[in-house]
Amino acid sequence: MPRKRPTINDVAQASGVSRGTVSRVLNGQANVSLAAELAVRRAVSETGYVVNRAARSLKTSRTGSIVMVLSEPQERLFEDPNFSVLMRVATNQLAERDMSLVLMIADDVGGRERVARYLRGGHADGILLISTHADDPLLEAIERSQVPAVACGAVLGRESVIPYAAADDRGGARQATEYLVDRGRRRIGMITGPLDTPGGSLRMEGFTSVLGRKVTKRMVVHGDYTQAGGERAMHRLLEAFPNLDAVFVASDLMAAGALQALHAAGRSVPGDVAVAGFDDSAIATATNPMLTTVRQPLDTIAEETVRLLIALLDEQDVQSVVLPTELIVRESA
Amino acid sequence: MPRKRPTINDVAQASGVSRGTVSRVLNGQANVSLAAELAVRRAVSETGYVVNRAARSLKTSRTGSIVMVLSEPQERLFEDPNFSVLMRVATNQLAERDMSLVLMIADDVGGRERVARYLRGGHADGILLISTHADDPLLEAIERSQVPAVACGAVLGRESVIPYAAADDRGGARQATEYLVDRGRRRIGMITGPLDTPGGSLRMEGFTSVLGRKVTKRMVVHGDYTQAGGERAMHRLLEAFPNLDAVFVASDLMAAGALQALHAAGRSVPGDVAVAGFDDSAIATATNPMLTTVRQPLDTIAEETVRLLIALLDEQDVQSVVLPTELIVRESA
DNA sequence: TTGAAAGCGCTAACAG
DNA sequence: CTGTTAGCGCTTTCAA
Repeated sequence: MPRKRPTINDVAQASGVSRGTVSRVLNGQANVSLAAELAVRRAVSETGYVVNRAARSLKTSRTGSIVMVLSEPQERLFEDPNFSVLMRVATNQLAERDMSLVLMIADDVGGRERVARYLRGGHADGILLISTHADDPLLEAIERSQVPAVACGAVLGRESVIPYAAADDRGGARQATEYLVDRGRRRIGMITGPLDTPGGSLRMEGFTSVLGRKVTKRMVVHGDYTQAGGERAMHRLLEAFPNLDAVFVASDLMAAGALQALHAAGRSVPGDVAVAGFDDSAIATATNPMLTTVRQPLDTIAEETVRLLIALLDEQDVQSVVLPTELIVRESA
Repeated sequence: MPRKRPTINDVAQASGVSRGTVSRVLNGQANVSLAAELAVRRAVSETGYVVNRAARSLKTSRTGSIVMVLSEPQERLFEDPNFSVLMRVATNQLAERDMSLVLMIADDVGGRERVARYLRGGHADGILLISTHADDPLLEAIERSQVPAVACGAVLGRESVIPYAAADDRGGARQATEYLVDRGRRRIGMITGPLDTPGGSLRMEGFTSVLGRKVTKRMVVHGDYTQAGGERAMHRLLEAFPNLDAVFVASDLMAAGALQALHAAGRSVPGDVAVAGFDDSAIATATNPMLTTVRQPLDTIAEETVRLLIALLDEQDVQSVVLPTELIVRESA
């Protein structure tokens, strides 16, 4: 017969002090005698006491949970290497503070409405945003909710209001582009991501900053971070810019699609066309040839993101961080 | 100045009824006059009232949250197509019942301990397990916690105690193997998953059930569901069984690794060796050649899993479900 | 340093 | 059908 869950009263009784003292021990407050503290700790482990969060939350009006809001459509999310890393890091770091991670998907009106209600209901102490687009309607609800938010990857246009940790997208793109140039490529095209994401616009900026005024409209096409989109984009690029000898693709997944398109068009890689990707995700070693790509320090990004949020919850001042990338040379360029 | 969040009292006042009646309306109970109900609904939207879950939870001792426990190591989880689908479906379905999804990672001692504490603390109304291994120490903690649990994919050895929804792994493996046989392949090897997972043992059973006593030890090697593992396994298989003309691989990711190994060994696919995968995950179309593979109805599996859990929470009787797979023929076999 | 006591906002049992 | 009421388990004054 499973006994009823012990409450703080049981602990108080077992340790011979009052509820108040137990609470003080539990919350690590100073004004407690060593004897009392020891007695309480013993009683806690004897009784198997675990704090009732609902009761605590009712009293403190803090919930002990953080929402991670996913506003990407499904396909992208799934392929997003940021995602799983961030999730793991966040879960672990938050657990250390006895907080938990609630997941919400907000890629349609209903989802956004739910998130807004959730925040309005005060059900979360903080918000973790991941690859959020510049014009996401959710951002307004988030601001209105007054709940502290941080982002993994900058939220374009809100860089100053939503602290973030991110890779140096511009620098990484520059690395890849310079590498292509150094290898003697002269007619370099690019497939970008959606321009309302940092990976979309900043990686394009990095690309054009290297090539300067040599970049023309026909050399750049826009993709959507999906593999099929990358394939289509590559076809378009080949049409607009048939004699290209290299392409920088803003994500590995799109690069995999581009590889297929090149293959279908009878171009050899890297012989005819060199291909460089971005992310260094799992797929980069699954393609043939394997992708030369730009690695982001995902672990660090994730850790920093969570660190920012925790600092924010503690009402400390926070500063966004941008982390360096690394070019990983494989076979495709 | 953001006003304090309205409580049920504010709604009661605004609608001219008592707290009790408001609560009844909110919880959809029958004994309420139409007039009262209307007044309450109006007051709710006027005041912007959102229920305080902590208070409700304190009273009802239900928490309104479900934990999704991930016990896979990182790499696998990330590549697991089940995962994102299940997450999305779960989030949506649960949101309809005003419940939320809490994520916990339990792939080491610390993680398991946290999950156990969380459950002991009564912080969750239900548990969603995903690709849990047979001997996972967490299972004991889960059973002890008495919290209703369901699994996405059977938990070997607990099929009768933890309801699940899953693809027909055995049948799918049979489909793939029969297809290879039908294409005239005679020397067929297999790379399995870990045998303490249903995808590991059942897919192997399907394979051997087709080939019967023709299967020998040297034709089967065991992988770990990673790409690198698939590559290693293929090398071992080529060593043990050099004249094979086909291989059935228990996951697409491992199949991608196998493709690399075959390529390195100078075997053409499907010319020298036909390759069939399992999952029909994103990577199946990213390889060259693209993978012939077995598709699992992930959406349905996820939906069914969540449906089972909800039924369990409602104290209905539940029955595990096994869903049919489909062979997707592409280029590799 | 500690105990006593007042609620946090809600639901459900009871009385009407 | 509806109002009243008694807590759920906890934190946090306030006194001592």
